[in-house]
Amino acid sequence: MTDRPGTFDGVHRRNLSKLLGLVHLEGPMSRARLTAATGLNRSTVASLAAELADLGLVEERAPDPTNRVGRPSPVIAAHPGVLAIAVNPEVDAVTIAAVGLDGTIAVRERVETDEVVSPEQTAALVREVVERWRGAGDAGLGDARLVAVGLAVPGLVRASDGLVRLAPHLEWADAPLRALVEEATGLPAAVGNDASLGAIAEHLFGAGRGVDDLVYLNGGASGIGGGLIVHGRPVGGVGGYAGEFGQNRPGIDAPGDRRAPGGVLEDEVSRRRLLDVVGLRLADEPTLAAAIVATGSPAVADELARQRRILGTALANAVNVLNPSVVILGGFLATIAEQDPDALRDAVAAQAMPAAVEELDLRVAALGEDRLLIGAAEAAFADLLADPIGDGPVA
Amino acid sequence: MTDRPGTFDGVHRRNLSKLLGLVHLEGPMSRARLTAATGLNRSTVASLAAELADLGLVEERAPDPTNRVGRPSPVIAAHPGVLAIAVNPEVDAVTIAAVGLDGTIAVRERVETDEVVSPEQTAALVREVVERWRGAGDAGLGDARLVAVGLAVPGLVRASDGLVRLAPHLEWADAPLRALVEEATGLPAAVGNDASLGAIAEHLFGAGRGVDDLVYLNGGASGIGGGLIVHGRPVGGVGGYAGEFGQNRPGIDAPGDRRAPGGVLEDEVSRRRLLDVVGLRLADEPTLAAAIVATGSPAVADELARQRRILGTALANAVNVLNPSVVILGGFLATIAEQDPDALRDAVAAQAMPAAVEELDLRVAALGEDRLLIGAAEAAFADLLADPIGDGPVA
DNA sequence: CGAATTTGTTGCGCTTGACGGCAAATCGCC
DNA sequence: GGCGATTTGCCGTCAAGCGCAACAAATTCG
Repeated sequence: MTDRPGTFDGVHRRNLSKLLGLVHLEGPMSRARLTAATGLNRSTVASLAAELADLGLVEERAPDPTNRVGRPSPVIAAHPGVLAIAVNPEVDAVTIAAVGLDGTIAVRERVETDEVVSPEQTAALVREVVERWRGAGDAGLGDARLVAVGLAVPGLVRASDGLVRLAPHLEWADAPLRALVEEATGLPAAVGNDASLGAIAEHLFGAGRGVDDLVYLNGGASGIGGGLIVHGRPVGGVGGYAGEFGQNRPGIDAPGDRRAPGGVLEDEVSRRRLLDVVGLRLADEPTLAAAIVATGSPAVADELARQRRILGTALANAVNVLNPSVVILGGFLATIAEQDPDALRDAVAAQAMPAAVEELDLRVAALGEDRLLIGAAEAAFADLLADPIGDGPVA
Repeated sequence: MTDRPGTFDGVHRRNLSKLLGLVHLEGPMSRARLTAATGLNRSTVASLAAELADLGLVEERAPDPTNRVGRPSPVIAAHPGVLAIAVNPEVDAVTIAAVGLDGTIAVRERVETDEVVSPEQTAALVREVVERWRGAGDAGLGDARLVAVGLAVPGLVRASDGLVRLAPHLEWADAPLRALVEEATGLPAAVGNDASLGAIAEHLFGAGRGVDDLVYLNGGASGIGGGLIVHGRPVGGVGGYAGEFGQNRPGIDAPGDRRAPGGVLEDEVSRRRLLDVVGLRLADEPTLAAAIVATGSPAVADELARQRRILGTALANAVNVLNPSVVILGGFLATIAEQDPDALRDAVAAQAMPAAVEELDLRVAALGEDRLLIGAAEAAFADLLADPIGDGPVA
């Protein structure tokens, strides 16, 4: 009496999905709140929740002691034993984590690599780490249920089949990453561009919570990537390559601001140039930000202002075209923004349509390092969330 | 046994909407084809079609004589008597049309104006014309059913309440156009930016049919406007101001290409500059195109090439960010494209990500002058299409 | 003119969610 | 500490809507 869709399209499935999505996004909720949030009937919610519990996707816990009149309502929470494996291969290390459906990171491991890893090595590494975790019962993955693997790759990823078209820093080209990982682990895999997944994470859990139209721009060591959320859904484009703001030709009003003739946005607005001007070779983001604050050098201020101007123009262009309610800046772009938020906003306001700027909120990313892992896990969970029983017990 | 939703969310409504949308977009279809297209059961389609016919939204016609075996299937077509009023106020005239749910334009009238019309005058004019049409029974509007009014305005429009924030050429500012028109006509009204509505029209009936991710750019006398379709849905942004490509700061690689320091895209890529270089004061699009072809002047070729370079960069930027499957150019941008399509494509390819360009199709708008009217009608029909019984016979 | 094919038509059954009455659990007040 | 108020869970019933299958109708082909 659980699965069979019965009716054609699956109202039932959609309702299950809605419920699971709610507890996934909003955290544990009482059944009463779920009833209000979904607009469904009490009895329906009860039956749906029971079904999700049967599927092992949620837990029904004792009611929270809320000081209110009336019979307490049991709390529905995402089952902590439902996990996705999130993977982020980078130049110097591969980070692997197990992320719960409840949004918590159960385990995380950063595997440093001497040389740049290949796609095959990455797949093997994931397999190895996951098997080790599974073996170590006390680590908490003993009886866990692994749903899928999500990979955040710094490069161009074709969403449809998980082919990494080009990841310059990893020196990957046309790597069938999804297939490799699926074969190695036996789990379904999803591959996405790191910045796009970061955008999803910020949208769902970070600075963009509850916002349906946003632009996310992340400044990393290797350049500027981004992601869009439109109508509450991530924008991939046909190939899934959308969001490559870093490759845009920047509009530069003051000719003196140009540093890289014929260059793209990430040649002009660049972490490297900031590091150079403060005199650092390598630094993490807080160090860079601290160094910028510490120095009183006018050269630093000038470079900061120059990059801010160009960034402002790029943001203004995006705002004109997309009219988002929020623009989120991450990485060193957040550092630039935080040095003088008003100046950046003024720069955007001066060049974008006033009407679009009125409703615009310029924010700094709220999630830290975990962003990519959470985004990757989200990609891994996507199928399950969209259809909780879909490919489950297919006899 | 027809209306009552019964169940909560309205599968029924969605199915009705799906059916109506199909015959609206694809034209008359046999019931058998509808069955295949929707995936619903024969009996269900029959019942839904009968319900739509009862609502007066579709007609069930005699089967088409198709030379195939089997019992012929009746043809379902959008009812020709269901009309939307489409309005396009411009500087020198207001165009008003009655557009059928079947996509045909039943009547059209262009009212030339001596001076620029005000929003109030526009509303009054619409009322007057509609009443006249209604009176003239033989003109075909005798027993027609007017669903709503859609207005395509050359300016910034706040979609939520139909407020025209700014329409520089009409000299409108903060005009509550939707309210004015609704009061004057007694019909629900929808207001949209002309380019955005053009994008919708091209998406549904023109060069973008069946394409779910596209960018549309239109070059008019007053500048460059555009619209986006993402995930098959028009992108409005929070305020509905999205698509203002013309206000972007262009990326210009060759310093000599700049004509308007500090200017925006539509200052550099401009119809006026083309007219000037071929030596025309006023001309419609075919005349301009002919004049460009006729002249052998290198100055014309140079200007064309310059605008093409800058346009190419702008398109490349859009392609990088949105990775659309199609970019559609209308107005004088189409003229620029058609003079040398390969050159434009090369310009885009040189500056956009190769992967995104691979799947990119650069097209010229397919719909003519009717584009705005069709788009406006579409906006007017939107509610009806989304929910065919929704606000209909509310007792 | 009959076989084959396709599709409309009709009646039935199933799934699923809504609804309403009743019981349970908590709070507040006396 | 008991009682009313309130909220919510639980269960049985009901209805809406779609799928399904059998039959009938309309057309083509041989």
